[in-house]
Amino acid sequence: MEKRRTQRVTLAKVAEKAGVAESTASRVINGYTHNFRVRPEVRQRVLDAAEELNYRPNPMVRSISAKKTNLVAVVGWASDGVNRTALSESVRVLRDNEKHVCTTFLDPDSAGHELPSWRVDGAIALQVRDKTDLNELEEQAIPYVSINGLAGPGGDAVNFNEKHGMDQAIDHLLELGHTKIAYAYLDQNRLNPRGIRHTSVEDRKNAYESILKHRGLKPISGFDRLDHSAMSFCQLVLQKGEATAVIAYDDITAMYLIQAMSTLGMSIPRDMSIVAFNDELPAKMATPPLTTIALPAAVAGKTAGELLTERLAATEPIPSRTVTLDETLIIRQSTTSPRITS
Amino acid sequence: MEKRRTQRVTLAKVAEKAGVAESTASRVINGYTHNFRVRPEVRQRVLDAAEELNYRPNPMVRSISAKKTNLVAVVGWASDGVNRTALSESVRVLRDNEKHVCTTFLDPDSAGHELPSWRVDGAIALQVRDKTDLNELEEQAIPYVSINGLAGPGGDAVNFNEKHGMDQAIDHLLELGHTKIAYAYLDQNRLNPRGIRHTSVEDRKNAYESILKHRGLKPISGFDRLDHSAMSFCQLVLQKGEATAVIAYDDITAMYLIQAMSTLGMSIPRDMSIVAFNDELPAKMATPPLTTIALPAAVAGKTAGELLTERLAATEPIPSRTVTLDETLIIRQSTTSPRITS
DNA sequence: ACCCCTTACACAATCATTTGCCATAGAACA
DNA sequence: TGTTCTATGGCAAATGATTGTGTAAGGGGT
Repeated sequence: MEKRRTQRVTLAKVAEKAGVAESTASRVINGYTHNFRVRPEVRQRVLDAAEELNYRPNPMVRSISAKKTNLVAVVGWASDGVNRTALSESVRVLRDNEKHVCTTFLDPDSAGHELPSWRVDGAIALQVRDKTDLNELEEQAIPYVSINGLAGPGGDAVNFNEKHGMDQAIDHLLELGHTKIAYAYLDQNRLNPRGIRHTSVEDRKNAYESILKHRGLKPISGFDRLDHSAMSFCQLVLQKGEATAVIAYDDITAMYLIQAMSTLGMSIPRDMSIVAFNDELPAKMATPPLTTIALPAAVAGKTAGELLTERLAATEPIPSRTVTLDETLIIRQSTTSPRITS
Repeated sequence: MEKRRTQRVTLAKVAEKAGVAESTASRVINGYTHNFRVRPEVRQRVLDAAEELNYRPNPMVRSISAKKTNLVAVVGWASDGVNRTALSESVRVLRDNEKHVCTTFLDPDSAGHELPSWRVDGAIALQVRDKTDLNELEEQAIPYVSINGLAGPGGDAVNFNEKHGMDQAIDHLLELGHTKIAYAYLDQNRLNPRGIRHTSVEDRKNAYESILKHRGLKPISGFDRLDHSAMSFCQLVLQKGEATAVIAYDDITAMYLIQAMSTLGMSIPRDMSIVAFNDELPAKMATPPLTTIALPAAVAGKTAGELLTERLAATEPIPSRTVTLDETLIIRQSTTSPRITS
C-alpha cells in the first residue's frame, strides 16, 4: 500500500537480471549495431528480462542527449468538429511515424499560442489568423504545420478551398432555380470564450459576396451583419429580403435557423432551402437532413501530420508549403426548387 | 535559415550573462533558501538575465532527479461531449495547480487503456468498465481518478447518478400524464470504432426498467433491443407499443428519432414526447428544443482534477473515494401532455 | 589584529541513458 | 601453441539541472 514503494525499473535492473552489462542491455534494447554484435541467446535474455520487469526507458533522460523530445505541441483552439477531426487525424499520423509522439493538450480558454514549457520538436497550429502568433515558433525554429490558418517561412499550411465550396453551394442553388440567396452567420451562437471568430468566418462571407457579384446577382443585404439572433435574421433578412434560399455559415447556424423558421411557421425546404457548411454530426441528424458543404477534415489532418513528419525528419530547411483541399457538396434534403410565388 | 542554429538557452548561459556561478543562478531561480542567501542586487541580475534570454529550465532534466514528471495521462476515450467537457475541465484544474501539467493525448482508435511510454505521475481514466483496464495503474501505484467509470483501491471515481436522472425524467413524464413510456437506445448510431458501448448505456437501461417496475408500470417491450434503426424503432416499438412518450439514451438518439418520426408524419411533442439525456449541444438546437437530463460534466471534470491534484500532492496513501453527482432535468419543448385519444 | 558573518564561488555527486573506445575472455583457426 | 576473431564487459564522457559541502573574499565589530 505504501505509495512510492514500487521503484521504477531502470536499465540497470534489467541488465542485472539478464546478467549482462548495462551498456550491452542498452545496445540490445535499442538495436544498436555500430561496432556491436550479440549472440541471439544473450539478446533474448535481455529482451526477456526487460519484458518481465516491464521496463520502459525513461524518455526524459533519453531526450537530454538526443536533443529532441519527440513531443509535438498543439497551439490554437480546436473549436469545432472540423478542427477536432483534423487534429485527431494528425495525431494518429504522427504517432504512427514517430514512436513516442505525444501532443500537449491545450484547453480552449488558455492563451492559445504560447508554447508549453516543455520543449517540443514541432507543432500543429490550429486556425492561426495572425502571423505574430507564430513568432515563438519561428524564432525557435520549431517546425510546424498550420491547419486552417496562416504559415510563415518556417512552416507549412493546410487549408480548405472555401471559395470552391461556396461556388458549389451557389451553383447547386442556382440550378434549383434560386436567385435570391442569402448568407447567414450568427455571431451570438459561437461559443468561443475569448471572443475570437473562427478563421473561415471572413473567408466564407467574402466568397459569398464575390461569387454572387461575379454571376451578376445581388447579395441579400444584411449578410455582413453578425449581430442577429436566428429569429431576427429570419424576419429582418430572409423574409424582408425575400430570399428563397440561405447558405448557413455552418451546420450549427443552420440548425438555429431551422428552429427559428419552425417557430415562424416556415417549412424546410418548402419555404426555404438551406445549404450548410462543415458536415459535422448535426448535419446528418437534423430534420430535414442538411444539404451541406463537407470539409475534408480527416484528409487535412492526415496531410498536416505527414508534412510535419517530413519536417521533423529533415536535416536541412524545407521551404514553406501550402496545401489547399477542395470541399464537396453533399446533397441531402434541406434544398429544393423555390416555390412558385403566385 | 539553418535549422538547429538556435541553441537552447541553458542555465550556464544565464549564469554567465549574470556573472554568477551556475549553482547560484539555479538557487536564485528556484528560490532556494536552505543555507543560501543573495544580495537583492545579484538576485535581480540573475532574474534579468533569465528574462532577457527567455530561459526555460528543461523539465526533462529536472524530472530525472525529482523522480516525477508532472505529466498526467488520459486513458480511455472521450467519446462524447460530456466526456470531452469533463476532461477539458480536469485539465484546466490540473494545470492551475501544478505548474507544468500536460496530458498525453489519446485518439479514439488507440488501444485505450495502455499507458504512454512516458512515465506519468497520475492519470485521468475515462469510462472504465472493466477493472482489468486499471491493472497497469494499480500495479505501478500511479494515482488516478476515474470519470464515469470504475475505480480500484488506488484511485477515485467521479460518477453521475443515472438512477436519479432517470427518476426525474420519468417523474416529469408521469406528471404530464404519460403512462406508456418507452426507452430508446440505438446501437447503430454510436460511432465508437472499437464496438465498445458507452458506460452509461447499461446504467440507464437498467434504471428505466427498475424505476418503472417500482411504480407499477410496464416498460415498453423492445427497450432492451439495441439493433433497431430509428425508423424501425418508431414503428415496431413506439407505435406498436402505443407509447406516448420516449426517453432517449442521449440527445443524438433523440434527434434520430425525431428525424424518423418526422418522416412518419408524427409531430413532436404533439404525437410523442421526448426526454433526452446529456444536454450536449444538439439538445438546444434541435427542433423542437429538447427536454433533457443534463449531466454536470464540468463539475465532474473539476472534481476529478481536484481529487487527482490531492493524490499527486499526498505523501501517504489515500483510500479510494467515490463522488456521485446528481443530474438535473431541463424542461424545453419536446415534452407535453399526451393527446387524448378519442 | 583577530574573529565572525555575510555572500557567493567551486567542486562534486546524482539522476538514467546513450555511445565511443579499449580491454579481455573464450573460441576458433592455422 | 600461438594467432585472430568475436562477443562482451568495463569505463568514461556527456546531457542539464539540483543540491550539499567546503571555502574564500570582503566588510564590520571589538
